[in-house]
Amino acid sequence: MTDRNPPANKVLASLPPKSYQRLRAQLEPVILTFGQILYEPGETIRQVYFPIDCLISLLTAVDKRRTLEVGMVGNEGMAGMPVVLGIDVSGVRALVQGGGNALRMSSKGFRVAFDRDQLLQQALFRYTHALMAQISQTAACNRFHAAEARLARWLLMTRERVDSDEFPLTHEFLAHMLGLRREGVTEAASALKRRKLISYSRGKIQILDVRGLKASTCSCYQVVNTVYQLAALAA
Amino acid sequence: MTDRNPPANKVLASLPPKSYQRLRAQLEPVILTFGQILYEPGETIRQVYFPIDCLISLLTAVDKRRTLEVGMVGNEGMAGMPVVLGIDVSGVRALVQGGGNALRMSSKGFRVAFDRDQLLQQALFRYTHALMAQISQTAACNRFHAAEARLARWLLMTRERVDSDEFPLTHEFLAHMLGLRREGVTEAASALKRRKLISYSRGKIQILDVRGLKASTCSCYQVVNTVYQLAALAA
DNA sequence: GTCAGTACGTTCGATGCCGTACATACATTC
DNA sequence: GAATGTATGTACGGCATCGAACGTACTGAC
Repeated sequence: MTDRNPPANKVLASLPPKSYQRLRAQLEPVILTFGQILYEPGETIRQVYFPIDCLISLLTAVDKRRTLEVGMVGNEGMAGMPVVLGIDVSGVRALVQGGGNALRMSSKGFRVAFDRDQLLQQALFRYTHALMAQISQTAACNRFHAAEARLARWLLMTRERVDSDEFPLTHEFLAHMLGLRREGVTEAASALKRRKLISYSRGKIQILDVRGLKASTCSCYQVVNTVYQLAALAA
Repeated sequence: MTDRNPPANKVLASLPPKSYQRLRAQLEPVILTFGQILYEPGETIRQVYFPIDCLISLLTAVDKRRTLEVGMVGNEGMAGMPVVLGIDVSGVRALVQGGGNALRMSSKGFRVAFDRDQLLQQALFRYTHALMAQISQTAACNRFHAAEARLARWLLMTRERVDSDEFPLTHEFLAHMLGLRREGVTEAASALKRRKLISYSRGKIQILDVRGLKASTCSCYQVVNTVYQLAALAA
């Protein structure tokens, strides 16, 4: 990726050239690896991340065993939102759910650039709103909808963000995202597999039938999609 | 309430006098009544509200019948957060859950004052972060914890915000907040009643034993409380 | 080629909540 | 004070998910 290319992160891409130029010098390309934890609740946020082809999960834990993904950050957004709001402590765990490239920047440097640039502020406040809407909708979804529909939604959302039909994921890992037991994921996943919507084996999941998956999911998938379309951050 | 008294809304109270003075002229005292809907998803936000002794619920619906409260706004906050983020459309339904006084201001007037005043921005961004943390934690809570614990949490949170041990609420209404059936609320509530933690009759609920309720709830109650304490917006 | 580790499959009883239906009791209106 | 509406109580079968236990199968290390 040369500097001449538009950045593959949609927040950065939405910036006018001048705004982006000011950030560029401080943006450091990094490779995030699966399982990496960027923030823990209560921890200081020293860096913010703009995903390019990686995927970051925002998790809330209620105890040592049970966690739930409350938000998903791909190349449509940024990880480290509290910094945008002038807070330097994370409220959630941020876990690299799909490895890949991102652009990283120190929180301090980001704050300086952010305070100076109204268009950057606008872009990120817009994203903050979309993220809040996403969190709210998935909260309701996780309360009301069955495991299978939620799994389908999650796979579709992930697919759009990593821009690939195949990604490495174990049932165990999915259980932590969806707030289920591992066995519950196995049941839901094998139901989707039986209907030839997905296939998987030992930690690799492949999406076979996007339309079929969309038919199996709940309306929450489309609601969240619309939110990002309105924020002009959709695929 | 005279103008000389400090405003009973904690966001406004946290402002330095100068910042508050600039808003004061445009803040109009209003009485919000139970059941009033301030915003619907997709609707333009024409006014923002600073609760004084009323309580506003932020709801997400998955269909016509089922809704879930994702956030609660009392005198520690403001309703109409998207305006803070430069968005004029609501993502959630905002419902007056406890009638009472609030200060109201037009979104336009608020934006003008907001853009000019960095301290006002700081205060509201801080609140935005706290609200996001609240939403995330209750999302996990609603997924994992039993109805009775969630009801106890909800009653305690409401109590703090309306600053009273008694408030008007039907089981039917609570069901929409907690994402349960009305009968499910009746069961959970009668269990708490049996243990003499609350009493209720025909739409009036009274909290009898705060400590007992705290013992019956999950850790999520304390987690959310801490969030607001850190944001310096706690009781 | 054996072994240990990891990922997935399956079962089974328990449980919490759902959907539905109906009963009771207080409150308001006339 | 009869009638109607609203709030709460109760009951029951059904279902999704849980917790726990155990089985199977693929994989990589030695």
